[in-house]
Amino acid sequence: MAHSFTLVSKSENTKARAGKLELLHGTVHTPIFMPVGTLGTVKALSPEELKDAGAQIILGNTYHLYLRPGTEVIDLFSGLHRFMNWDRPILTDSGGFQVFSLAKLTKITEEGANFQSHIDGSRHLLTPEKSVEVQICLDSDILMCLDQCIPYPAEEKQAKDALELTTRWARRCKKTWEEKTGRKNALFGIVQGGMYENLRRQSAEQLGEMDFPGYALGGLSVGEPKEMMYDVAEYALPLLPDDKPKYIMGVGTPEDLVELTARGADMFDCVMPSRNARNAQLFTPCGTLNITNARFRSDTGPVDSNCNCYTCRNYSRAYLRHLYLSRELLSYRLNTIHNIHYYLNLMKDMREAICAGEFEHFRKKFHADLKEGKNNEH
RNA sequence: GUGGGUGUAGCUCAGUUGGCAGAGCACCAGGUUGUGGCCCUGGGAGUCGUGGGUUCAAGUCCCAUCACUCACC
Repeated sequence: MAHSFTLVSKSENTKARAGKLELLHGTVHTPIFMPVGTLGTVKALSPEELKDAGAQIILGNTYHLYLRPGTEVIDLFSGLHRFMNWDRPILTDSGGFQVFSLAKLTKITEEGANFQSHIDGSRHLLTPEKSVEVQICLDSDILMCLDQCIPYPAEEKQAKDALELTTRWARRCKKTWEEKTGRKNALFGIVQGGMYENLRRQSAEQLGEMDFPGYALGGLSVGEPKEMMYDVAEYALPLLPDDKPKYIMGVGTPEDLVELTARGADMFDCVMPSRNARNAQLFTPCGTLNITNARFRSDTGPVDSNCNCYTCRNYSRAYLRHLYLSRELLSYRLNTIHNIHYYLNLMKDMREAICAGEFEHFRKKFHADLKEGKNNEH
């Protein structure tokens, strides 16, 4: 098999774990954060800059790439890797969440998701088979099953119906994946069930029987309170097989990454570091800072004096503020380099702490630094 | 020189029969969780060109004046 997951180390008093995920295009050391490259690019960054920031694997989107440029174009390059010049692993989202969050006039049926494109209004039917076929065309290292994501709050009946449909769709995804790839690429199942423990259990059991190479928790970070998200992760992550990678989709803040790693999550993705970089918010161990703040006007120091990213090694807060206020393109690039570096470095620190048996200490220090930073307001 | 137009927030401009001074942008401060380089929330900010007059009350009506601008001499 072209993919495997090996546990390397486990934290003693938390559920945090470090692992090694072998994939078609290389090895990923977990816990890991995957920068989001929706349209075949992590916005503002070249693949070289991504690698410099420490990216081991990135995320692409079936929904977006299917609509534009379309599979005919990707086929010319035998997949997304060569199209975008990225030779490390890629995970692709199935399109389920995008149909939920972006498309208009969506109609979910047993067959699939009938939706209207957010680009040109054209209608499309995304079936589980179609989603997997597109992801095979992209030659993703990790394919995700098509799932139905529901809003928060949702009635139990709605959550139950959605998870059961997600299970039936997962069977169809698995069948297509086995027939068309011979299990060469990895396919992950997605646990749904809203904020209901019994439903999460039902979903995890049904998907667990299908023996996927990995599992994800979907339907989180859709507007629920933070504590609720932690609670769901707390009871749902142990429901997933421990010998498989566990991925929490669409999460989160640096604090979320630490807290969810402590609860046993191995993989994350989130638009936050890249989108917020383009919106002037920069991450540091002492909390976020808004580079537009007037107090940085004459600040000759770097964003974070302990950060060794390209941006912090070469540019001042005053310059980054100026670039942002001037709407200069370099602003997006330098800010994104820093935020992605910060996120990936945080994951690396956690990994090393787990392997050194010091994760609890790391976690305490992380929260203390954050609290102190907020008190000092940088 | 003659006739007309315009002067209100940093900018562009609304402002009703005279009744608490407004908007957009900009600026300032928050937010942003499987991405539309967006979007959302809040805030500070004005001697209404200037000086008189009428009126209980004037950005608004009257007189004078200044600046800018257009047309014609």
